[in-house]
This record gives sequence, structure tokens and C-alpha cells, in this order.
Amino acid sequence: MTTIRDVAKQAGVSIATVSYVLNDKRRVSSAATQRVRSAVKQLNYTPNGTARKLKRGRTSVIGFVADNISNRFPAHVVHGVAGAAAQHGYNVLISDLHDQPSNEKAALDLLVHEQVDGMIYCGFGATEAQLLRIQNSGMPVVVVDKPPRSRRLPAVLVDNEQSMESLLKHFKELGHRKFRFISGDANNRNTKLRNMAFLSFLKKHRLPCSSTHIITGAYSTEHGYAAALKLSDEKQKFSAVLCGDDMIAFGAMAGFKSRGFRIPEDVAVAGFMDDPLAVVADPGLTTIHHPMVQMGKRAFEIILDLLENPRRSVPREMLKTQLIIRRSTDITQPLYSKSGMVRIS
Amino acid sequence: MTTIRDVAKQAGVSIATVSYVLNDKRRVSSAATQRVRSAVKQLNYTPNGTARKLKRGRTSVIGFVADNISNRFPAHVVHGVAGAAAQHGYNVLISDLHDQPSNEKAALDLLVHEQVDGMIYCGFGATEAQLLRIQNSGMPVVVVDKPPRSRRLPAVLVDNEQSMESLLKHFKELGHRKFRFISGDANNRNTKLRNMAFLSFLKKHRLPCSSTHIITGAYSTEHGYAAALKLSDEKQKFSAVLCGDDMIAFGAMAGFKSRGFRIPEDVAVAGFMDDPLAVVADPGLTTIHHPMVQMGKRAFEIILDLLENPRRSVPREMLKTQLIIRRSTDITQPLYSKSGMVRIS
DNA sequence: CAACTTATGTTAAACGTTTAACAAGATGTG
DNA sequence: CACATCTTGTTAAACGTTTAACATAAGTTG
Repeated sequence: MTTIRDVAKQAGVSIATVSYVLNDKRRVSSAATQRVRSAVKQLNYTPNGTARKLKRGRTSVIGFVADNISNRFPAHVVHGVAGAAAQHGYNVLISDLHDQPSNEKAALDLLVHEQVDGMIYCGFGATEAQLLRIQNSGMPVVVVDKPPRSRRLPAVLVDNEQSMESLLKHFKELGHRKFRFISGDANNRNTKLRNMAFLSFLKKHRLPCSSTHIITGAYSTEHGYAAALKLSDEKQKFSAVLCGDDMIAFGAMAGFKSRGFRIPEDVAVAGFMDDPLAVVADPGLTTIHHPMVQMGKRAFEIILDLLENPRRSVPREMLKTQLIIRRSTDITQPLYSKSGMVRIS
Repeated sequence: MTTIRDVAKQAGVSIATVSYVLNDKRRVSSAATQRVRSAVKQLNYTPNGTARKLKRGRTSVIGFVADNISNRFPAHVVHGVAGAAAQHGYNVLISDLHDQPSNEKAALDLLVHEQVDGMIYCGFGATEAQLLRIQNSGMPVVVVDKPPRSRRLPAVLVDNEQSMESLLKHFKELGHRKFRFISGDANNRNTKLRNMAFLSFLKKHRLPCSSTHIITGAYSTEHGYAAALKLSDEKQKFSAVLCGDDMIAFGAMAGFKSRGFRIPEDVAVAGFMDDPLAVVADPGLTTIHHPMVQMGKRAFEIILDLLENPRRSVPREMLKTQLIIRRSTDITQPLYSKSGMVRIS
């Protein structure tokens, strides 16, 4: 490995001069600059990032924790994070929990160990105490998507109320009155909020409403499929089915179709998230678009801000979602449309 | 920040002793060990990873480069990489090119700068010279999925020949004779290999064969959709359509359906990759399962091996793919089946 | 009991940077 | 021309670890 010392020797200057040239922190005569530059090129020198980090006391690395990085949501969030990070000269270290909440403690410790400058958390949301501890030790933390209980944790969230409301309003305008909600993992905080929003909307508009109309399970196609079969067998009628996310909705559509239901004629189905494949589903899936990439970007920007102005009120951001109407609820929509295809960044 | 010095003072020993206790590199009396341990706990000390890295000369970090981390393929690969890495005490730094090949040089430089111990490349595959340069500088590099031109680059690949062959054999057994191939990005090396495999199979079995039966474009639902419309308008008949990946296939199915084609009765469609949603597509998509997570895992293991035995023959691994038969080609398959749902890890 | 060996602890030199503090020649000013 | 001020370069002290080399007390052995 070639070091700054080798460059200095080759250029016939001191290591300080080399450093000054490389970081242009101070004026250096053009003669010396020249010599350093050419020595750098000749020796193919690149500064040792680790030494630099140690001296500077910052790593310019931020950690990203995901429950499972291969899932749609965290994959898009990290895409946004990485983009913003690169723009500001930061790197992103990922920590994938592989769907095991029990991995969380070790994963967080590892990131702290690694001295990341900040941390974006997109995991299960079970260990707020840990996050608070880390935050108190001076490392900025931002939670993405999972509304934290603690008011002290910064977060980037989507507005579940607004989302549920615009979706149900859409259904209501189409004349639906009997709803079912195939919801996700009961332990997830978002699940609870959506369930509540679902019920409170129905109550507010004096529509048939019962918590038995919510089927919790998991955010998976399997759950959607199984729940759809279960609903198909019920005697009670319903005409509209909301799903906790698009995975559930895809499974549910498969389930309903396998029982001979036509969508949306016999049952209207809607999702949550706007998966890139929602537009090519058959029929195209009406859903709530979540600005996933944007969420990642904002999360990073908040970290950056926190790094610069350490004491601030706890930043909380609630990003707007958008109702995307496709054929799974609205028969007047084409099977597939170029316009429906345009994804909102 | 509390350092090893603080711990030493608190425990009344030298910093060397603290270090020995923490890494148990040498026997330390139980009395001293006790005192150090309790001091560590009291001060809530965690060693500075950066300093450790500098001293040790290794970072225990490997870099992962992806063209776009939010895409299905790299997201799953990185999931595999992260899992294997965690098991061996390594961290993963991601570098997302955001679909811009022009970002590649800067991204690679950044990773080198960061002194990662090795690099897994899952990008466009356009800059082999760069990769070779990095490799020659002593940093292990493994390319995933994009067959490198250079015989000097280690790689983890899937067998395009075998994949294409098993798919076409399946079609042939079903009685198909007239094929079309909606292929992907023409600049992609895999595209070329698959196109060739497609043609050579047809030639070998004396089936109608022409390079005009291949429609290249991009690995996107949009391309699949547009190509399907184009094919629908052709006068020449065909009964089977292969797609360069599942995204294309999803788009193509939407396209064919919008023109009134029934799948698989009027046209059989198959994909490549086995997207988690292939099973809930309507109809379920026959496809070639790529062991994405496994590929990531192997890539990491190769890096590790290369790190330990620096001089070895260039490791190349060709992973087996598996034909997953669903209803989009085989009408006897159920619309959706639990068994079809089981994903191969 | 002198001479080894063993056990356990300490000192100090790295690792490769950054940067404050200093030095000394060149330039400007009254 | 004496003195202050710039310019440009150097020296050396960090940053927080690891670890070879040394020191010393205790135990072992012929």
C-alpha cells in the first residue's frame, strides 16, 4: 500500500504539504502542487480512508437497518437513502435483520461499533429503548415508516389516516357500503393505526362496521390468498376489500379469482404502497402510492441536519400519499394504461 | 466518547491490559480481568472500530455495487451477501449507481477509497478494465450475474444455456413450434447469451428460427407491454413467447390480454428469474428460477476465500437454475397453488 | 540458592492521516 | 533600512487502537 509518506518522498516535500494539496486546506505554491500531483498519479496513490476517519472523528458512513432488505419497501427506501448520501459524500452501511427481530440488538451494536455517523431504522420497530439509548449517546437516529411510540425519536412517516380516508372515500363514491380489510401483521404499529383508521372512517360515515371485518395476519401474498378464500366462504356479503399492502392485495386477487369472483364487478380490491407491479396486475391494482424513495431521501437529509444542528426539536415528517385509481376498483379504467403506468417518484 | 484510556484508568491498569482482556489475545489475571470488565460496563465503553481497522489493516467491510438497488435482482443478491457477511463478522457497504453507468467510475473509486476488503459487483458490466485494475491492486472482486469478458475476473453466474434449453424443451414438449423472444437490453451481456441460446436451440431442433423473432429493448414491464402489442399486430403466427425476465413477462401478459389473447390457450408466456410475484400473476408465470440469494451468498464466500488464499485460479461459479412450471404455459396447472407458491431459496 | 522458567503487567512504537504551531525567506511600508 | 506582514514550507502531536518487547515478581529445579 502506498502512503502519504511515499508521495511526500517522491515529490520531495513533507507529508503536510501533500495533505494540504490533497484537501486544499491551505495555499501551496504551484511548483509544489505540481510535484505532488504528479507523484500521486505516478504512485497511483489514494488516501487511506480509515486513517482519515480516525483523525477526523467522523466516518461519513450512515447505517441502514432493514427487517429484510430484499423486500420492496426497504429496498426502495435504501435506494433513496443511497442517492441522497452519495450526493453528500456519505456511504451507506446496511444491516439486514433477515426477518429475525432477535437479530436487532446485535445489528444495532454492530453499527454503533462501526462508528457510523447516523442511523436510519427501517426494521420491526420493537426496540425503541435501544434506539433511544443510541440516540442519547449522540448518534442521530431516524425511524422510517414505523411510527415510534416515543415522542423523542425522529421519524419519516406516511399519513395512515389520510391514506385510509382517501381510499375509503373513493370506495364510498363508487357506492360501496360493505367493507372488509385484509390487514397485516398484528404486532406492527402501522397495522394498528390502519385498522383504527378503517374502523373510525366507517363509524364516522355510519357504514356497517365491526372489528370482525378485519383479518390480520401478515404482509404476504399467502395471507392475502388465504384471507380471500376465507371471505369467499362467508355468508355475509361485502363488495369492497382493502388490503394492508400490495402483497396482500395480489394474493387476495388470486384468491378471489380462484373462487370465480370477478374484480371489480363482484368484489373491488385495493392495496397499499404501489408496488411497481401493481400496474400490470390483472386487473391493475388501485392502491395508495407511498413515496418510498422520497422517504429514504428525507430520512438521510434529517440525519444530515441533525448532525449539523445537534439540538433541535425532534423532527417528524409525515409524507403525503397519493391514491392511484386502477381497474381493480373502477371498471371504467382501462385494463392497462400508459398513464396508469407512470410512477410517481 | 470514552476510550480505552478511560477504561484503563478506571480499572487501574494499562491500556494494553484492557486491550488484551477485550480481545483475549493473552492471559490476564482474573482480578484484572474483573476490574476491566466492570469498568467497561460502567463506562459503557465500545472500542472505536475505526482505530481498530487502521491498526489491523483490514476493515471487515465489503462493497456491493448495484445498478439500482431497488430492483428485484440486486435487492435479493445483497440480501444473500449481507447474510453471509454477518455470519463472518463482515459489514456491507452499498454503492447504488441509480441506473447511470456514468456513475460507475466514481462509485468504484469511492469503495477503493473506503478501503473495503473486497468488492461484489452487480452493475452494468461495462467497466471491466476498472474492475481488473482494482483487482490487480490486491482487492478481491467478484462479478455477479453479468458474465465478464475477461477470464481473469471471478464470477458467480447462472447457466443461460441450461435455462434457455429447459424452458424451450418444456415448450416443445407442449407442442409449440413457433417462438418469439421478448428480450432485454441489447447492451447487456446476458441478453446476448440468451439470444444466442434461443436461436441455437431452435436451429438444433430444426424449428422455425430467425433473429427477427427476437425483440430487444429493456428489462422493464413497459418494454414487455409494447412488444406484446407489436407481436399481436403481426401477421405471422406464433404460439409461445419467452421473455428476458419476469418484468418483461408481466408487461407482455398485460399486453396480450389487452388484445384479447388468452394465456396460455392463445399464447403461452414464460419469464426468467422467478419474481416473488410470479406465483400470483394471472395466470401464474412459468419461469426460470434464479437462486438470487444463493448467488449473493456464494459471491461473499468467494471473496472470503480469495482474502485467505490470495493466489488461486480465478473462481467461476455457474449456479443451476430451475424451471418452475405454472399456468402461463401449462393449462393443467391450477390458477394458483400452494405448491407453486413454495419458493426455492 | 543460583539460575531458569512462568505468569502477568507495562511501555512504547506503530497504523496513515490532519492540523496547530513554528520557521524562515520574500515582500511591503513608513 | 528596520520592522511588520505574507507566503510557503516543515515539524510534531494528535486520533484510538494493537502488539512486540521489555520488566518484575513468583514459582521451579538441580
